Amino acid sequence: MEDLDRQIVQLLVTDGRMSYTDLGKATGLSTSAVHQRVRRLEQRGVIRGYAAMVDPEAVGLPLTAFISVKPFDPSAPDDVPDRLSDINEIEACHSVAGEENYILKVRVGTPGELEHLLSRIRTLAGVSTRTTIVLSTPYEARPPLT
Amino acid sequence: MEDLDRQIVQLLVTDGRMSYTDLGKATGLSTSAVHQRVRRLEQRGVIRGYAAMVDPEAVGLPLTAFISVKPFDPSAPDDVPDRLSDINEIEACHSVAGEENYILKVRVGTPGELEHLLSRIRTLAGVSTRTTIVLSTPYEARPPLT
DNA sequence: ATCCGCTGTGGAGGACCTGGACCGCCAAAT
DNA sequence: ATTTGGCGGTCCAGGTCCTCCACAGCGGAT
Repeated sequence: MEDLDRQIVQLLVTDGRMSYTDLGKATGLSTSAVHQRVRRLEQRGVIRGYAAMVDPEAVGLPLTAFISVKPFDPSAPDDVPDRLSDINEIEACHSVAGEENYILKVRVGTPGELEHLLSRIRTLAGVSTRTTIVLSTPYEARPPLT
Repeated sequence: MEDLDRQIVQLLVTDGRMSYTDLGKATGLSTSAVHQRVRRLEQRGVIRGYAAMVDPEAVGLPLTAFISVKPFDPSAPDDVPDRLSDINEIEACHSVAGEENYILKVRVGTPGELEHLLSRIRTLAGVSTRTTIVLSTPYEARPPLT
């Protein structure tokens, strides 16, 4: 029962364009049954959406970095994510425990763009930054095999 | 020309299940033309695949962490990614510049699982670890608006 | 000028989607 | 024990979409 949903999610994480017919064959259900299960998974928020996975280098973003962020004034209200949400170079923003408050994952084309991005982040959010350059990415975005 | 490809990629990153017919309408091309452009993007490696985006909490992985990794013996051959590639809890592995050699992004269900995962990583790869717990994730996996 | 490769169009058959009608099961209430 | 209702499934049909193929326009090279 719940196992069927996990199976469907697993299949769609691996191939987000699989047809409902094929999902049905793979799970032993009819097309319609799979379809409504997927719809329920979507509106329950288990499946948030579908996306093509793109090679960042191929679209002109060969430089990846992690930026750890710490507010200048720890007593100020903390709205860093809001302040930075318009910056498209930021792929992810995690609030973390530890020395710094947030870890950002960013993608840019050149070191110059990174420099400019850092200054934008510092002034926009009122934070100091610590940047870790990614040299290569052996693997990334692997499916969470449940 | 190249602009068309960027447009198609953008659309598919936002909605990985969009039909070729709709892609055609959005780009002003015929279905067939879009189709073969997408095929070329796929086999050129620009589009690596398609995936459903899943809420990690909804599939029983509410705990995310970054693990920075540094080999005990810096002179030993460095095959950390290979040694760790079988561990499904590791979602991503980045080689980085700086104090540590790699940053891993992991997802587990409970602190106990994280503890166990850390010891597995240490013994399997011969590394010391520094773990940063993610408290919350304001956003993640945003499309790289090119 | 002709050829040739590339890219796009149009069409047709088949696969796929999508909604509705219907059925079986289980549980709770009568 | 029977009824009732909700849930989750199958089956079916119409319309849409995919997918391949033949062909057209268009540069560039011979």
